[in-house]
Amino acid sequence: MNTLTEENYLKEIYKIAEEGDDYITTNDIARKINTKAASVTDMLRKLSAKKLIRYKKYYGVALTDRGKKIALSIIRRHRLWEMFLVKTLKFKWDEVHDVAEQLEHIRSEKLIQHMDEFLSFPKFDPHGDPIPDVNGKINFSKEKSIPLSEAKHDKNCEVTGVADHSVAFLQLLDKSGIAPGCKIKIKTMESYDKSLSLLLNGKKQLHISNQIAKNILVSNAERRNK
Amino acid sequence: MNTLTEENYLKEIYKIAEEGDDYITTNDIARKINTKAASVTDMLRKLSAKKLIRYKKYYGVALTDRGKKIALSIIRRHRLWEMFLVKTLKFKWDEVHDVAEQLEHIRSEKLIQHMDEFLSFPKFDPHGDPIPDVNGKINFSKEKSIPLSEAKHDKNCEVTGVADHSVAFLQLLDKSGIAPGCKIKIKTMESYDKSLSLLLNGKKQLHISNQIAKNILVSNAERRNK
DNA sequence: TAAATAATTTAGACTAATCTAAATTATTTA
DNA sequence: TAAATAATTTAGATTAGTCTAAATTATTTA
Repeated sequence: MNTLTEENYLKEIYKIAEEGDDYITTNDIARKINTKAASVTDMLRKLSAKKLIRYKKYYGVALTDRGKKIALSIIRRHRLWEMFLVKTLKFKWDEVHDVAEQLEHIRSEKLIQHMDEFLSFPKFDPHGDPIPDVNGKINFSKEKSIPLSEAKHDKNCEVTGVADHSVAFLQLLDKSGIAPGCKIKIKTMESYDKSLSLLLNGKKQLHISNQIAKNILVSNAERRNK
Repeated sequence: MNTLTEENYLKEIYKIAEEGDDYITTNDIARKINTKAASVTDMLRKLSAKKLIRYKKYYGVALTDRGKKIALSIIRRHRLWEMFLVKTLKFKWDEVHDVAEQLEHIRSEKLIQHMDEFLSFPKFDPHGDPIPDVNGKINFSKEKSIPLSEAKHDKNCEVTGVADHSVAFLQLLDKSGIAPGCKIKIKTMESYDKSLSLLLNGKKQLHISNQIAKNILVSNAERRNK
């Protein structure tokens, strides 16, 4: 059985690894966990002793299969709770993170199983991120999604998720009416700043900056030629 | 802000006080929290410094108003979660305690507010215990309930709750089909061991020991003459 | 490639919560 | 009411997680 803190470390290590880095540094983790490098080192030695990570001093860290499985089960719990908060308790998608961060550590297999069933086995959370199954497998990924900033013009595409999960960004999208499931068609692009004029769900006119477009992920969209 | 452990102490002190003891001893608490008396003493000094309890060495302990308010908010959270687990996630009433024990410490006003609303503001939890309102007030108590063992014969009464919350007892009731809301009529009492023959919901014949009857609480029942 | 800088680890300390064993206080009982 | 017993508190230690400051290792740059 792992402590709440150990669970958080495993989860964050997984998430950093997911961003592409093949070896993960002490400082990366310290930044994510919001703690000091020295504390991270201590925890890495502990997780290593438990064989949940492979750790080489001064070099870096990677999850073992056991560690990865635990990380995925925490992410599963987190994303199911987010889904519950948004769908059942009518939270807005920018309000769920901190609560889900607490709820993900509740220990009860049955709770998560029943929750999954109650929510009709959702495949994605409110931000469009895939929910791992009971075995920790991610069956539907955002792989085929691309940033809206790179999508072809004059062709409808569907919002599948976001690349930035910050409250500020989510609130902005919420205000504009953009959420996973929405249909977007790019009308024009201002070549000077790469900002986009859009049609949202076939009716609403919108203009968004390139920075925003880069953080909206869409599918059913061909990549525009460079 | 109080730690999870502090919350548990406050909650247990409240529950012991509720059982009628006007002053609460270190050993009472140690038994409830499942810890050693020395640890309790440490915590009492801490809670006293925070003015959440009144504590006199070698004498005993009582909650202050602030302490009581916190205890009641934890009990509110616990009972709302139990309700959610039973009503929404289809847990049996003997399965909810341990999970609710964890969930009660999740910090989010909004979560509890929305949960309360989602459950249509229940007044009682699945065991028939009253759920304190947002202000920590208990509006409907089990005051008028009496043990089934003391109820008048040949007169329908309604199960309002239980006096024993142990898993064993709840499972036994579940097996017999007894739950809050059931109608019970006492047919006969075996004078030798005070066991009772009952009619459950007007149809099912049952025979239960005095020990069981003492732990089933019922209302709309006159007390039998001694 | 050697010096400067950055990243990481170690050493030692702190807090919260717990424990055991010893000391103290309260209560019971003979 | 004095001795015996029970309850409680104190003293001192332990564990998990964290921290700062110093030492060590890696990387960059001149």
